Amino acid sequence: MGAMALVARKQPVQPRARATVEAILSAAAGILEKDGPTRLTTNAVAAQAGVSIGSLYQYFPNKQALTAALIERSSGSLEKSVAQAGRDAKTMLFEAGLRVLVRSLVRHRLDRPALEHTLAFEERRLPLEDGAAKRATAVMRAFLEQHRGRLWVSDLNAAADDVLSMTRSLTEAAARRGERNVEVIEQRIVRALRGFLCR
Amino acid sequence: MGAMALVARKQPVQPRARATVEAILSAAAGILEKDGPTRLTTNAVAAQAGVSIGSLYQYFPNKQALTAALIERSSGSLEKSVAQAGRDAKTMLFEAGLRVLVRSLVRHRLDRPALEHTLAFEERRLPLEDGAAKRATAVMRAFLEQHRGRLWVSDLNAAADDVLSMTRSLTEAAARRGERNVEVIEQRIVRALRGFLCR
DNA sequence: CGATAATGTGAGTCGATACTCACTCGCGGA
DNA sequence: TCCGCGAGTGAGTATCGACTCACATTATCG
Repeated sequence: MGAMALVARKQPVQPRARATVEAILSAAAGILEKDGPTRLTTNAVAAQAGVSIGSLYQYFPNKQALTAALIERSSGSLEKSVAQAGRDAKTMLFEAGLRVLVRSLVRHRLDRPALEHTLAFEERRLPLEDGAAKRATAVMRAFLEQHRGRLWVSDLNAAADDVLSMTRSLTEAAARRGERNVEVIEQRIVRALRGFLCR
Repeated sequence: MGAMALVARKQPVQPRARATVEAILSAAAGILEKDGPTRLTTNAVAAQAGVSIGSLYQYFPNKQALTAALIERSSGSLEKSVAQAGRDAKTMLFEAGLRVLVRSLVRHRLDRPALEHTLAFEERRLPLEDGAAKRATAVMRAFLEQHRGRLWVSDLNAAADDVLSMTRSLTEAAARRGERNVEVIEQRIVRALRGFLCR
Protein backbone atom coordinates (compact mmCIF):
# COMPACT_ATOMS: atom_id res chain seq x y z
CA MET A 1 0.00 0.00 0.00
CA GLY A 2 1.43 3.35 -1.01
CA ALA A 3 1.20 6.62 0.87
CA MET A 4 -2.45 7.14 1.60
CA ALA A 5 -4.01 10.47 0.83
CA LEU A 6 -4.43 12.31 4.08
CA VAL A 7 -5.72 15.60 2.81
CA ALA A 8 -9.11 16.77 1.68
CA ARG A 9 -9.87 16.05 -1.97
CA LYS A 10 -11.31 19.43 -2.80
CA GLN A 11 -10.83 22.93 -1.50
CA PRO A 12 -14.38 24.20 -1.69
CA VAL A 13 -14.88 27.83 -2.58
CA GLN A 14 -18.64 27.85 -2.82
CA PRO A 15 -20.15 29.22 0.37
CA ARG A 16 -22.50 26.28 0.86
CA ALA A 17 -19.66 23.79 0.61
CA ARG A 18 -17.46 25.83 2.95
CA ALA A 19 -20.17 25.79 5.53
CA THR A 20 -20.54 22.03 5.18
CA VAL A 21 -16.85 21.43 5.70
CA GLU A 22 -16.88 23.75 8.69
CA ALA A 23 -19.83 21.88 10.18
CA ILE A 24 -18.06 18.56 9.69
CA LEU A 25 -14.84 19.74 11.31
CA SER A 26 -16.67 21.31 14.24
CA ALA A 27 -18.70 18.19 14.80
CA ALA A 28 -15.62 16.00 14.68
CA ALA A 29 -13.82 18.28 17.12
CA GLY A 30 -16.79 18.22 19.46
CA ILE A 31 -17.02 14.43 19.47
CA LEU A 32 -13.29 14.01 19.92
CA GLU A 33 -13.35 16.45 22.79
CA LYS A 34 -16.33 14.97 24.56
CA ASP A 35 -15.99 11.25 23.90
CA GLY A 36 -12.47 10.56 22.67
CA PRO A 37 -11.21 8.84 19.55
CA THR A 38 -13.15 5.59 19.91
CA ARG A 39 -16.46 7.40 19.55
CA LEU A 40 -15.26 9.38 16.54
CA THR A 41 -17.12 7.52 13.79
CA THR A 42 -17.85 8.91 10.38
CA ASN A 43 -21.56 8.32 10.84
CA ALA A 44 -21.58 10.10 14.19
CA VAL A 45 -19.70 13.05 12.74
CA ALA A 46 -22.10 13.39 9.83
CA ALA A 47 -25.11 13.16 12.09
CA GLN A 48 -23.73 15.71 14.54
CA ALA A 49 -22.85 18.03 11.67
CA GLY A 50 -26.33 17.69 10.25
CA VAL A 51 -25.11 16.42 6.89
CA SER A 52 -25.11 13.01 5.23
CA ILE A 53 -22.16 10.64 5.24
CA GLY A 54 -22.05 11.11 1.51
CA SER A 55 -21.22 14.76 2.00
CA LEU A 56 -18.49 13.90 4.45
CA TYR A 57 -16.84 11.67 1.88
CA GLN A 58 -17.12 14.37 -0.73
CA TYR A 59 -14.57 16.43 1.18
CA PHE A 60 -12.51 13.85 3.03
CA PRO A 61 -11.28 10.74 1.24
CA ASN A 62 -11.29 8.75 4.47
CA LYS A 63 -11.50 9.03 8.23
CA GLN A 64 -7.77 9.60 8.70
CA ALA A 65 -7.95 12.61 6.43
CA LEU A 66 -10.63 14.05 8.66
CA THR A 67 -8.49 13.60 11.75
CA ALA A 68 -5.49 14.99 9.91
CA ALA A 69 -7.50 18.06 8.96
CA LEU A 70 -8.40 18.60 12.61
CA ILE A 71 -4.76 18.37 13.59
CA GLU A 72 -3.69 20.75 10.86
CA ARG A 73 -6.40 23.15 11.85
CA SER A 74 -5.35 23.19 15.49
CA SER A 75 -1.62 23.39 14.94
CA GLY A 76 -2.20 26.00 12.25
CA SER A 77 -3.86 28.32 14.72
CA LEU A 78 -1.12 27.54 17.22
CA GLU A 79 1.54 28.40 14.70
CA LYS A 80 -0.09 31.70 13.93
CA SER A 81 -0.16 32.85 17.52
CA VAL A 82 3.29 31.50 18.32
CA ALA A 83 4.76 33.16 15.26
CA GLN A 84 3.30 36.49 16.38
CA ALA A 85 4.64 35.94 19.88
CA GLY A 86 8.02 35.11 18.41
CA ARG A 87 8.06 38.38 16.49
CA ASP A 88 7.14 40.31 19.63
CA ALA A 89 9.76 38.47 21.67
CA LYS A 90 12.55 39.49 19.32
CA THR A 91 12.77 42.96 20.80
CA MET A 92 12.48 41.84 24.40
CA LEU A 93 14.82 40.67 27.07
CA PHE A 94 15.10 36.94 27.54
CA GLU A 95 12.75 36.59 30.47
CA ALA A 96 10.02 38.77 28.98
CA GLY A 97 10.28 37.11 25.59
CA LEU A 98 10.05 33.67 27.12
CA ARG A 99 6.98 34.77 29.02
CA VAL A 100 5.27 35.97 25.86
CA LEU A 101 6.01 32.76 24.01
CA VAL A 102 4.83 30.62 26.89
CA ARG A 103 1.68 32.64 27.15
CA SER A 104 0.69 31.92 23.58
CA LEU A 105 1.28 28.22 24.13
CA VAL A 106 -0.69 28.15 27.37
CA ARG A 107 -3.58 30.08 25.87
CA HIS A 108 -3.85 27.66 22.99
CA ARG A 109 -3.75 24.56 25.14
CA LEU A 110 -6.07 25.97 27.77
CA ASP A 111 -8.74 26.75 25.20
CA ARG A 112 -9.89 23.15 24.67
CA PRO A 113 -7.59 20.97 26.76
CA ALA A 114 -9.36 17.66 26.20
CA LEU A 115 -9.44 18.17 22.44
CA GLU A 116 -5.78 19.12 22.30
CA HIS A 117 -4.86 16.13 24.39
CA THR A 118 -6.49 13.66 22.02
CA LEU A 119 -5.22 15.44 18.96
CA ALA A 120 -1.69 15.27 20.29
CA PHE A 121 -2.04 11.54 20.70
CA GLU A 122 -3.50 11.03 17.25
CA GLU A 123 -0.73 13.14 15.77
CA ARG A 124 1.80 10.56 16.96
CA ARG A 125 -0.23 7.66 15.70
CA LEU A 126 -0.78 9.02 12.20
CA PRO A 127 1.75 9.11 9.38
CA LEU A 128 1.64 12.86 8.83
CA GLU A 129 3.85 15.21 6.90
CA ASP A 130 5.56 17.80 9.06
CA GLY A 131 3.03 20.56 9.27
CA ALA A 132 2.39 23.68 11.27
CA ALA A 133 3.39 22.00 14.52
CA LYS A 134 6.98 21.64 13.36
CA ARG A 135 7.07 25.27 12.39
CA ALA A 136 5.98 26.28 15.89
CA THR A 137 8.99 24.55 17.42
CA ALA A 138 11.17 26.32 14.86
CA VAL A 139 9.98 29.62 16.29
CA MET A 140 10.99 28.52 19.77
CA ARG A 141 14.32 27.33 18.47
CA ALA A 142 14.98 30.70 16.88
CA PHE A 143 14.21 32.44 20.13
CA LEU A 144 16.57 30.23 22.08
CA GLU A 145 19.27 30.78 19.49
CA GLN A 146 18.95 34.50 19.98
CA HIS A 147 19.78 34.09 23.66
CA ARG A 148 22.26 31.29 23.29
CA GLY A 149 24.81 33.04 25.47
CA ARG A 150 22.53 32.92 28.48
CA LEU A 151 21.71 29.26 28.08
CA TRP A 152 23.11 26.09 29.40
CA VAL A 153 22.07 23.86 26.55
CA SER A 154 24.08 22.24 23.81
CA ASP A 155 21.42 20.98 21.40
CA LEU A 156 19.02 23.78 20.56
CA ASN A 157 16.58 21.57 18.69
CA ALA A 158 16.30 19.23 21.62
CA ALA A 159 15.94 22.16 23.99
CA ALA A 160 13.14 23.73 21.95
CA ASP A 161 11.44 20.35 21.86
CA ASP A 162 11.76 19.99 25.62
CA VAL A 163 10.44 23.48 26.24
CA LEU A 164 7.32 22.75 24.25
CA SER A 165 6.88 19.39 25.96
CA MET A 166 7.17 20.86 29.42
CA THR A 167 4.82 23.68 28.62
CA ARG A 168 2.25 21.31 27.18
CA SER A 169 2.34 18.91 30.07
CA LEU A 170 2.24 21.54 32.78
CA THR A 171 -0.62 23.35 31.09
CA GLU A 172 -2.51 20.13 30.67
CA ALA A 173 -1.96 19.12 34.29
CA ALA A 174 -3.20 22.51 35.44
CA ALA A 175 -6.24 22.29 33.20
CA ARG A 176 -7.07 18.85 34.58
CA ARG A 177 -7.11 20.33 38.06
CA GLY A 178 -9.51 22.97 36.85
CA GLU A 179 -7.10 25.89 36.86
CA ARG A 180 -8.06 28.58 34.36
CA ASN A 181 -5.84 31.50 35.26
CA VAL A 182 -3.35 31.92 32.42
CA GLU A 183 -1.06 34.25 34.35
CA VAL A 184 -0.57 31.86 37.23
CA ILE A 185 0.13 28.86 35.04
CA GLU A 186 2.39 30.88 32.79
CA GLN A 187 4.45 32.11 35.71
CA ARG A 188 4.88 28.60 37.06
CA ILE A 189 6.04 27.33 33.69
CA VAL A 190 8.47 30.18 33.15
CA ARG A 191 10.04 29.43 36.52
CA ALA A 192 10.58 25.84 35.55
CA LEU A 193 11.93 26.81 32.15
CA ARG A 194 14.40 29.26 33.63
CA GLY A 195 15.87 26.51 35.77
CA PHE A 196 15.90 24.23 32.81
CA LEU A 197 17.49 26.60 30.34
CA CYS A 198 19.73 29.01 32.23
CA ARG A 199 22.96 28.29 33.94
CA MET B 1 -25.77 0.66 33.01
CA GLY B 2 -24.05 0.10 36.34
CA ALA B 3 -20.34 0.09 37.04
CA MET B 4 -18.78 -2.35 34.62
CA ALA B 5 -16.38 -4.91 35.94
CA LEU B 6 -12.90 -3.85 35.00
CA VAL B 7 -10.93 -6.50 36.80
CA ALA B 8 -10.12 -10.07 35.98
CA ARG B 9 -12.79 -12.52 37.01
CA LYS B 10 -10.50 -15.09 38.51
CA GLN B 11 -7.14 -15.04 40.20
CA PRO B 12 -5.60 -18.17 38.78
CA VAL B 13 -3.32 -20.09 41.06
CA GLN B 14 -2.71 -23.12 38.87
CA PRO B 15 0.63 -22.82 37.08
CA ARG B 16 -0.84 -23.47 33.63
CA ALA B 17 -3.42 -20.73 34.06
CA ARG B 18 -0.82 -18.31 35.40
CA ALA B 19 1.27 -18.86 32.32
CA THR B 20 -1.73 -18.26 30.07
CA VAL B 21 -2.54 -14.97 31.73
CA GLU B 22 1.09 -13.93 31.48
CA ALA B 23 1.14 -14.76 27.78
CA ILE B 24 -2.02 -12.76 27.20
CA LEU B 25 -0.72 -9.70 29.05
CA SER B 26 2.62 -9.82 27.28
CA ALA B 27 0.98 -10.17 23.90
CA ALA B 28 -1.33 -7.27 24.61
CA ALA B 29 1.58 -5.12 25.76
CA GLY B 30 3.53 -5.99 22.65
CA ILE B 31 0.71 -5.09 20.31
CA LEU B 32 -0.06 -1.88 22.16
CA GLU B 33 3.59 -0.93 22.03
CA LYS B 34 4.12 -1.73 18.37
CA ASP B 35 0.81 -0.79 16.77
CA GLY B 36 -1.14 1.35 19.23
CA PRO B 37 -4.62 0.97 20.63
CA THR B 38 -6.50 0.65 17.34
CA ARG B 39 -4.74 -2.60 16.54
CA LEU B 40 -5.31 -4.00 20.00
CA THR B 41 -8.08 -6.49 19.20
CA THR B 42 -8.98 -9.42 21.37
CA ASN B 43 -8.46 -11.79 18.46
CA ALA B 44 -5.01 -10.38 17.73
CA VAL B 45 -4.02 -10.64 21.38
CA ALA B 46 -5.12 -14.26 21.62
CA ALA B 47 -3.33 -15.17 18.41
CA GLN B 48 -0.12 -13.43 19.46
CA ALA B 49 -0.30 -15.09 22.87
CA GLY B 50 -0.79 -18.48 21.29
CA VAL B 51 -4.07 -19.16 23.06
CA SER B 52 -7.70 -19.13 21.95
CA ILE B 53 -10.04 -16.18 22.38
CA GLY B 54 -12.03 -18.37 24.70
CA SER B 55 -9.11 -18.53 27.09
CA LEU B 56 -8.73 -14.80 26.98
CA TYR B 57 -12.34 -14.37 28.06
CA GLN B 58 -11.85 -16.88 30.82
CA TYR B 59 -9.57 -14.44 32.60
CA PHE B 60 -10.75 -11.05 31.41
CA PRO B 61 -14.47 -10.28 31.31
CA ASN B 62 -14.00 -7.84 28.45
CA LYS B 63 -11.43 -5.88 26.52
CA GLN B 64 -11.40 -2.94 28.91
CA ALA B 65 -10.47 -5.26 31.74
CA LEU B 66 -7.49 -6.41 29.75
CA THR B 67 -6.32 -2.85 29.19
CA ALA B 68 -6.98 -2.05 32.82
CA ALA B 69 -4.83 -5.00 33.86
CA LEU B 70 -1.99 -3.72 31.69
CA ILE B 71 -2.26 -0.32 33.32
CA GLU B 72 -2.33 -1.78 36.82
CA ARG B 73 0.63 -3.96 36.01
CA SER B 74 2.70 -1.05 34.77
CA SER B 75 1.82 1.40 37.50
CA GLY B 76 2.25 -1.36 40.04
CA SER B 77 5.86 -1.83 39.08
CA LEU B 78 6.30 1.92 39.02
CA GLU B 79 4.87 2.23 42.49
CA LYS B 80 7.22 -0.40 43.81
CA SER B 81 10.34 1.32 42.55
CA VAL B 82 9.14 4.79 43.49
CA ALA B 83 8.24 3.65 46.98
CA GLN B 84 11.74 2.24 47.42
CA ALA B 85 13.24 5.46 46.10
CA GLY B 86 11.05 7.40 48.50
CA ARG B 87 12.34 5.38 51.43
CA ASP B 88 15.93 5.97 50.33
CA ALA B 89 15.29 9.66 49.83
CA LYS B 90 14.07 10.12 53.38
CA THR B 91 17.57 10.17 54.78
CA MET B 92 19.02 12.36 52.05
CA LEU B 93 19.33 16.04 51.42
CA PHE B 94 16.74 17.59 49.16
CA GLU B 95 18.74 17.60 45.96
CA ALA B 96 20.01 14.04 46.32
CA GLY B 97 16.59 12.75 47.30
CA LEU B 98 14.97 14.42 44.34
CA ARG B 99 17.57 12.90 42.07
CA VAL B 100 16.85 9.42 43.37
CA LEU B 101 13.11 9.81 42.94
CA VAL B 102 13.49 11.20 39.45
CA ARG B 103 15.80 8.38 38.52
CA SER B 104 13.22 5.76 39.36
CA LEU B 105 10.64 7.57 37.28
CA VAL B 106 12.96 7.98 34.31
CA ARG B 107 14.04 4.36 34.44
CA HIS B 108 10.48 3.17 34.36
CA ARG B 109 9.41 5.36 31.50
CA LEU B 110 12.55 4.76 29.49
CA ASP B 111 12.05 1.02 29.62
CA ARG B 112 9.21 0.87 27.09
CA PRO B 113 8.40 4.46 26.15
CA ALA B 114 5.88 3.73 23.43
CA LEU B 115 3.94 1.35 25.63
CA GLU B 116 3.90 3.76 28.54
CA HIS B 117 2.73 6.54 26.28
CA THR B 118 -0.26 4.59 25.05
CA LEU B 119 -1.09 3.29 28.51
CA ALA B 120 -1.07 6.81 29.91
CA PHE B 121 -3.58 7.84 27.28
CA GLU B 122 -5.83 4.86 27.92
CA GLU B 123 -5.66 5.51 31.64
CA ARG B 124 -7.36 8.85 31.09
CA ARG B 125 -9.99 7.42 28.80
CA LEU B 126 -11.01 4.56 31.08
CA PRO B 127 -13.15 4.82 34.21
CA LEU B 128 -10.62 3.34 36.61
CA GLU B 129 -10.43 3.21 40.36
CA ASP B 130 -7.45 5.00 41.80
CA GLY B 131 -4.72 2.41 41.70
CA ALA B 132 -1.00 2.22 42.09
CA ALA B 133 -0.46 5.36 40.01
CA LYS B 134 -2.14 7.52 42.66
CA ARG B 135 0.02 5.97 45.35
CA ALA B 136 3.15 6.89 43.39
CA THR B 137 2.21 10.57 43.45
CA ALA B 138 1.56 10.24 47.19
CA VAL B 139 5.18 9.22 47.62
CA MET B 140 6.31 12.32 45.79
CA ARG B 141 3.96 14.44 47.83
CA ALA B 142 5.41 13.07 51.06
CA PHE B 143 8.91 13.86 49.88
CA LEU B 144 7.97 17.43 49.02
CA GLU B 145 6.28 17.82 52.38
CA GLN B 146 9.47 16.80 54.09
CA HIS B 147 11.29 19.69 52.43
CA ARG B 148 8.44 22.16 52.55
CA GLY B 149 10.64 24.89 54.00
CA ARG B 150 12.85 24.93 50.96
CA LEU B 151 9.98 25.12 48.49
CA TRP B 152 8.09 27.87 46.84
CA VAL B 153 4.84 26.04 46.38
CA SER B 154 1.53 26.44 48.13
CA ASP B 155 -0.41 23.38 46.99
CA LEU B 156 1.65 20.26 47.59
CA ASN B 157 -0.72 17.94 45.77
CA ALA B 158 -0.63 20.09 42.69
CA ALA B 159 3.14 20.36 42.92
CA ALA B 160 3.60 16.59 43.17
CA ASP B 161 1.30 16.20 40.20
CA ASP B 162 3.28 18.74 38.21
CA VAL B 163 6.59 17.12 39.10
CA LEU B 164 5.39 13.79 37.77
CA SER B 165 3.96 15.41 34.63
CA MET B 166 7.18 17.22 33.86
CA THR B 167 9.28 14.16 34.46
CA ARG B 168 7.08 12.05 32.26
CA SER B 169 7.01 14.48 29.38
CA LEU B 170 10.72 15.24 29.44
CA THR B 171 11.59 11.57 29.60
CA GLU B 172 9.25 10.82 26.77
CA ALA B 173 10.61 13.61 24.63
CA ALA B 174 14.15 12.37 25.23
CA ALA B 175 13.15 8.82 24.39
CA ARG B 176 11.54 9.97 21.15
CA ARG B 177 14.83 11.55 20.15
CA GLY B 178 16.57 8.25 20.84
CA GLU B 179 18.33 9.26 24.03
CA ARG B 180 19.01 6.33 26.32
CA ASN B 181 21.37 7.70 28.93
CA VAL B 182 19.46 7.82 32.20
CA GLU B 183 22.00 10.04 33.98
CA VAL B 184 21.86 12.76 31.37
CA ILE B 185 18.10 12.86 31.21
CA GLU B 186 17.81 12.69 34.97
CA GLN B 187 20.15 15.63 35.43
CA ARG B 188 18.23 17.73 32.94
CA ILE B 189 14.97 17.02 34.70
CA VAL B 190 16.35 17.74 38.15
CA ARG B 191 17.56 21.11 36.93
CA ALA B 192 14.11 21.97 35.66
CA LEU B 193 12.50 20.75 38.86
CA ARG B 194 14.82 22.79 41.05
CA GLY B 195 13.75 25.93 39.22
CA PHE B 196 10.17 24.88 39.47
CA LEU B 197 10.16 23.97 43.14
CA CYS B 198 12.74 26.07 44.94
CA ARG B 199 12.60 29.74 45.64
C1' DC C 1 -8.37 -46.63 36.36
C1' DG C 2 -12.47 -43.73 36.63
C1' DA C 3 -14.63 -39.60 38.13
C1' DT C 4 -14.72 -34.87 38.63
C1' DA C 5 -13.15 -30.46 38.18
C1' DA C 6 -10.26 -27.17 35.89
C1' DT C 7 -8.71 -25.30 31.84
C1' DG C 8 -8.62 -24.58 26.92
C1' DT C 9 -10.85 -24.42 22.12
C1' DG C 10 -12.60 -21.93 17.93
C1' DA C 11 -16.54 -21.74 14.79
C1' DG C 12 -20.19 -18.78 14.93
C1' DT C 13 -23.25 -14.67 16.22
C1' DC C 14 -24.33 -10.00 16.19
C1' DG C 15 -23.72 -5.33 16.14
C1' DA C 16 -20.96 -1.56 14.52
C1' DT C 17 -18.51 1.03 11.16
C1' DA C 18 -15.92 2.68 7.03
C1' DC C 19 -17.05 3.57 2.69
C1' DT C 20 -19.91 3.39 -2.16
C1' DC C 21 -23.10 4.66 -5.60
C1' DA C 22 -27.14 5.58 -7.98
C1' DC C 23 -29.90 9.07 -7.22
C1' DT C 24 -32.07 13.87 -6.02
C1' DC C 25 -31.91 18.83 -5.21
C1' DG C 26 -31.56 23.58 -6.32
C1' DC C 27 -29.25 27.41 -8.37
C1' DG C 28 -27.36 30.30 -12.27
C1' DG C 29 -27.44 31.23 -16.85
C1' DA C 30 -29.26 30.84 -21.78
C1' DT D 1 -38.66 27.72 -18.86
C1' DC D 2 -35.34 24.31 -19.04
C1' DC D 3 -30.63 22.66 -18.94
C1' DG D 4 -26.25 21.62 -16.63
C1' DC D 5 -23.75 20.87 -12.81
C1' DG D 6 -21.96 21.46 -8.24
C1' DA D 7 -23.59 19.90 -4.05
C1' DG D 8 -26.03 16.74 -1.10
C1' DT D 9 -28.42 12.27 0.09
C1' DG D 10 -28.86 7.79 2.59
C1' DA D 11 -29.88 2.92 1.86
C1' DG D 12 -26.85 -0.60 1.13
C1' DT D 13 -22.38 -3.49 1.36
C1' DA D 14 -18.47 -5.68 3.09
C1' DT D 15 -15.65 -6.22 6.75
C1' DC D 16 -14.21 -6.39 11.21
C1' DG D 17 -14.17 -7.14 15.99
C1' DA D 18 -16.10 -8.18 20.68
C1' DC D 19 -17.95 -11.79 22.79
C1' DT D 20 -20.55 -16.70 23.51
C1' DC D 21 -21.07 -21.47 24.11
C1' DA D 22 -21.12 -26.24 23.40
C1' DC D 23 -17.51 -29.13 23.40
C1' DA D 24 -12.54 -31.18 23.95
C1' DT D 25 -8.55 -31.74 26.55
C1' DT D 26 -5.83 -32.06 30.64
C1' DA D 27 -4.89 -32.20 35.63
C1' DT D 28 -6.02 -34.04 40.26
C1' DC D 29 -7.30 -37.34 43.45
C1' DG D 30 -9.78 -41.43 45.30
